[in-house]
Amino acid sequence: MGGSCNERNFNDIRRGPWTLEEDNLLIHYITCHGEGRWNSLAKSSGLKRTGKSCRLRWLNYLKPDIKRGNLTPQEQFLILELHSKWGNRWSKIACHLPGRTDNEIKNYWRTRVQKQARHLKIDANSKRFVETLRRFWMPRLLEKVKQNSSLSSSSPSSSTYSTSTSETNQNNLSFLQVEQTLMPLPSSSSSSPQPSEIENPNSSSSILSSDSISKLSESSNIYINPNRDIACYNSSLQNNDCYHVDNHNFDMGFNHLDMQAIGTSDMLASEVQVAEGDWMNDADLANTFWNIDELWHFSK
DNA sequence: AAAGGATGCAACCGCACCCAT
DNA sequence: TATGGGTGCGGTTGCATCCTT
Repeated sequence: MGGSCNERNFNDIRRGPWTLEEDNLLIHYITCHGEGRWNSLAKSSGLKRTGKSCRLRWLNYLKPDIKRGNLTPQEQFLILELHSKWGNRWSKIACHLPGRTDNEIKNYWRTRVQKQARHLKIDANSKRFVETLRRFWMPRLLEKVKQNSSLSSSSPSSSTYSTSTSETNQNNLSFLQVEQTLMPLPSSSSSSPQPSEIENPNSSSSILSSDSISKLSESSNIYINPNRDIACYNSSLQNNDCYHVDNHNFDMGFNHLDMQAIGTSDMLASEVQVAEGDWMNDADLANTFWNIDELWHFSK
């Protein structure tokens, strides 16, 4: 046993952070030979890494079309929407966000979205939280998308982060497809979305139909122009909501006026089925979100 | 300024699936 | 059909950085 070839090989395997030399070696090898067959690639390239490690490093970090930087409001909206539809199917969700990896989306969900859930003391997988996102967070994201759309069209030179037109159109297409698609909810009896339930297109429990989204857009003066490049975020804007969008992290928050508008609107009232006696009221939720945002801004 | 805690992200691990043999 | 290698996915961990006190 001790000192066997296998054991020595195991000990030779490097783990942990990749060095620049390793990255260069992997990039060079894949440039010459292409990706795939990761185990043999790992051996042939001279890297003392497992095939899995090489694959992960390439797909999550080194691949040329990986988009760096923080998620845009549009991308965040897509993530929230698709997660409510598919659950923790990160790779499937990543397919709709060009340049973003499943790992990145998963991290976003765990660090940002679940953080909000913790603040609200709501299970992030619960229907209640999904509804909270839909009522308070997603409309806000839509608004941000619209604002950025205006910004990018009016002052494109202010952008330091932009995507190619084709990529942006692809992103917009995906975004609009989601926007135009019914979004079934997980079964109310389950605290965690089950794929068989949430992927059922015939589900009758949708709380936010395309119609309601259009109502939402109308009520928020939101118009999504599919031909407009809206991937443009480095412009800081300060408005009455004490909000800013830049290429740093973007969290949601709501001021009291927003909450009045959202909380008293009946646009979703007929569609959102709220478990009686089991909810914070809208004002509480609103204040909680608002406070989170406040904390966020002041902590910067 | 320093120490401890919190956060975000890259990387690892285990499992499941697919496919060739 | 059984088996083993290759691959992909989701959950988890470790660590660097940031923040708070």
